[in-house]
Amino acid sequence: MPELPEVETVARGLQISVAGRRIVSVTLRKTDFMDDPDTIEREVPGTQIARVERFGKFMLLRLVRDRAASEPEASSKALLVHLGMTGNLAPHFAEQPRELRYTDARRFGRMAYLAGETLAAELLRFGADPLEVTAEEFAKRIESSRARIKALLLDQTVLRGVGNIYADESLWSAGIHPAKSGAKLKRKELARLRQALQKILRKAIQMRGSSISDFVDAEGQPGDYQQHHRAYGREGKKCFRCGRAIKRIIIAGRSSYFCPACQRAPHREGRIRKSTKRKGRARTSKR
DNA sequence: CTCGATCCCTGGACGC
DNA sequence: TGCGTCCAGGGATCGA
Repeated sequence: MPELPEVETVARGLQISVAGRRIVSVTLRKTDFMDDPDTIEREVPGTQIARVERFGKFMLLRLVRDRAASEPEASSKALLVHLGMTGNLAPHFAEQPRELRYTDARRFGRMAYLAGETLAAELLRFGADPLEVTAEEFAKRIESSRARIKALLLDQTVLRGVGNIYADESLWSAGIHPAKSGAKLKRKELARLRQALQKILRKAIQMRGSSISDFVDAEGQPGDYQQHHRAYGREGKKCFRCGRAIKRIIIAGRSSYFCPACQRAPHREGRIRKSTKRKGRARTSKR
């Protein structure tokens, strides 16, 4: 489950190993995870990988085409790569001349060649980078929605790059229940949550990410941050802060791990619709 | 419009 | 040992 720290780790590795290299040819196998395989096959060969960046959970391979030094690049182009759950993008040295190979058993990933306006528009769909977002912007993005905070953290149009692991870890650290509505969070809680999220993401990047399924970086090495998980995957185990058993509930279709003592449940949330069904119907007719 | 549930896909864990 | 079942989850899509 590559999230921001894992993708950052892979992107940094690729920046070292393949930036500056020219792509001679492209060979496609299964293409159902690609936006437009024909375009990739047609446009990518002959380009040079200028650099490799992370954008949310995407890697952006910035491409440039051979041209005279005097003439400017017509438009920016990039290969967008999302690792999904099981994706891996890594150089292989066994074959000639050398390969940058993408593998993804489950094909939850995504690959797309985008340029110019199309590329710009695609990137605009995503929210703020969690490592760069200011306290004010973070607060505004969260408190403007009544959705549950866990769902908001996972929403890539709110913040780009946070997934299930780091959402649970930061909520545990900040002592906020995952089912709490974003709109109900106090500014103080929002400040704590942003601090926790950034601290955890930085630490995880330092440790080259979490390897909980089979994540390995571009050098084939696993990360170490899974040793620091305090909530994620710890159902029934003791909370590192208070000793109570960690619980698991489903929010936004995902497992959410939390401490029922350190992260107190919101007062009357989650089942509102059910308990006010009759009144609710009468009220809606007024509108 | 906003929010939540469902589905896609396959390998690994688990039970019998 | 082998087989069936369940679960993991990012994001698109659909429906309330």
